[in-house]
Amino acid sequence: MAKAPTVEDVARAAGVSRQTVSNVLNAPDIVRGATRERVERAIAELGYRPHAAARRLRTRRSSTIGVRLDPYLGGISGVVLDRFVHALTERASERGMRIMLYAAHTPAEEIERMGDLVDGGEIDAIVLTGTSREDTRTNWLQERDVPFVSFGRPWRDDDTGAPAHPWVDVDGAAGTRAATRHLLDHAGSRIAFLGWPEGSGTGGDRARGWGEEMSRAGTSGPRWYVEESVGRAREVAGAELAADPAVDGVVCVSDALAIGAHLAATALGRPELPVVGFDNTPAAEALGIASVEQLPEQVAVGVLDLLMGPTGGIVLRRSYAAEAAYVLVEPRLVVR
Amino acid sequence: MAKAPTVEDVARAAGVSRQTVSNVLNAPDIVRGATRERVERAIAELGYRPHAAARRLRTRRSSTIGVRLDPYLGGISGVVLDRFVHALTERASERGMRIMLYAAHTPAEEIERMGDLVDGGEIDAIVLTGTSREDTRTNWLQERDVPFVSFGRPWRDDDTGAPAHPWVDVDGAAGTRAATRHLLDHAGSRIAFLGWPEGSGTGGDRARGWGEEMSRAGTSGPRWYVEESVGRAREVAGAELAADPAVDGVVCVSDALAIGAHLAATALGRPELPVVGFDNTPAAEALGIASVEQLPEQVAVGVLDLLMGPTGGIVLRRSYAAEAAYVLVEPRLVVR
DNA sequence: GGCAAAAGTTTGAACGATCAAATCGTGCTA
DNA sequence: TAGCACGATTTGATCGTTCAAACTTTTGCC
Repeated sequence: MAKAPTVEDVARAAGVSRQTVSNVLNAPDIVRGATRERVERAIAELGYRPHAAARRLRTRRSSTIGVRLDPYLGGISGVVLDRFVHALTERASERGMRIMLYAAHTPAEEIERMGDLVDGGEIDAIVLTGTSREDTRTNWLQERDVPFVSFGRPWRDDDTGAPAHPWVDVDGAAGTRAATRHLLDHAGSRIAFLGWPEGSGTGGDRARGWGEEMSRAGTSGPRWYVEESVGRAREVAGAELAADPAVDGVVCVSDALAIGAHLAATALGRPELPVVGFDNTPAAEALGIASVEQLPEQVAVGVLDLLMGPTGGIVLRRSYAAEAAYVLVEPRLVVR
Repeated sequence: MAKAPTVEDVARAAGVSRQTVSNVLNAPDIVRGATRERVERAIAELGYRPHAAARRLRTRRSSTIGVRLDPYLGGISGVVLDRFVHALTERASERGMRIMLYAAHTPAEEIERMGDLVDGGEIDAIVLTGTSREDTRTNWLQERDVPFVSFGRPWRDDDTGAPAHPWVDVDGAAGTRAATRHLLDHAGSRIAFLGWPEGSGTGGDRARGWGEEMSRAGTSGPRWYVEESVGRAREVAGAELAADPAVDGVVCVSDALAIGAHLAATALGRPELPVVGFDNTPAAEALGIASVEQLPEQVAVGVLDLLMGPTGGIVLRRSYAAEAAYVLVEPRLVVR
């Protein structure tokens, strides 16, 4: 295989200088039409492609975004993150950006890795996932002035009025509101909520949506608690449903719990009890259980908009303190 | 934020030359102990990290592996690929390698993308997924002498004796053999196989395992065909089970079909009919359906071994024609 | 036609690392 | 003690691109 051509080779072939070739690539509008065509022909003929490393070295930009991939823990909900990464890869590609993955098992290790990647010039920006209220990572990123957006709100006091940093998230409350309304319309007035134990921001948000919609309808229903597990959900929902047979439907904080509730209802001879899950995982789809779809596609678009501006092709370095923004994606109820 | 230190800064601080610092990083054994310690101290104090782009430019190596992420199509089986990417990211990280994702919708577009990434020096090697018998990508990669390994065998005439290129795959036949044996031991002698229509290499491989184990046991069972869909599997399995109630268990080519079969059996009043799926997806786990686990972790290890040698830290450029190798991972039956 | 301003193009330097070759020491042998 | 070999370290060149500034050509206007 012959050595790859450089700008110099292209320049010689087109009878122009290095810089003009570079301009054709990076600022076509400042090159005269005739010249540009000549250069473009030479590029095509030689099959020239710019060498990314040289460009990065000079411009100090990598056009690459880092994303941490959590260790796979099994279970149902990892799917949303995977779909998000898929979507992000596609959307980033359309904007001339690349996605680099990294792995870490602890926040400290993640900070170490981010440091390597950022200082090494491998990535321009980071997409954080799984943010929590006290997140050492966000502080570190802000201190270092590294552009980043999180999938998941900061969970501080006023995330929408004065966000601690740019974020994108799915409006969990809106999702459960829609789910609750659907059940109120089609199933009956006594709708239960099967949620996680207190303490999770996401879980609280989703519970709130159910509560709001129930109050608005002037009715009420029981709220049950269980940790994220199909088996445990089946036990708890089974016991509660047996004790409270008047329940007309169940809104669940996740598909795993929804599956547990569905199995419990089936075992109690009520296979048609309406149950709505959250995340629209393949498992819920397979069982024909309705679910709230997170629309990871739109989350990905939101992330890139915040990082690069609505149309931009490069990562913007903005002052976080000054103007942090957010995108709240409205989820969609998938009825089955 | 102060400018990042370079080798020059470290050299000055340690009272040595650029190259010595470089040697401490890349060939510590040729530097005298005392010198090395002095340099290491300076590196730590300054918080120096090598600039990847400069290194890449000079060494023409990126220590990065490209992986295509298929557009997310929903359904159940995409999970295996995601788990593989997770595992690959972690294992690669341990060997000082990074993973870069790219997106493409057609083979032609994928070749275009691979060209960009390889010629641009972004990646040293590629991991292909979803190989087929006539794969334009593998030919292109071999012509260009780009190191690559596929997850999925080449499906040529003699994949194990004379592989067309390095590959890693899961031994589907071994998986269904184990599943079949398990059902023969615990359920009865009439075990059905619910598989895809003819034509798929993977599907054929898995069907073979069932067939072999049935012959070995001197028994036989019906083979049913249906495309990859929970709903369709439910219909087909339901009809067949009703027509042939003597069936003692069903081995399925995928979890989606297994779920369909399980639902059909339940609807026929036989919820305990043993069914085994393939891929061990969260959906099967949630329903308590046994499944053959692909062990994507081991596939990832196999891929890296083939690319870099069992312990190596850099991608090996070998002659494919001369010595192509393969790794066949033995899957594991997860009983539930 | 002349001249200033604007547009287009070229040249030298720099990004930060490693390679290749030269240099410097040190210990050993004759 | 001169000579030599070998290990440790330094020096100069280079990877391919873009930036900044200098230079050349075209345009616009009187």
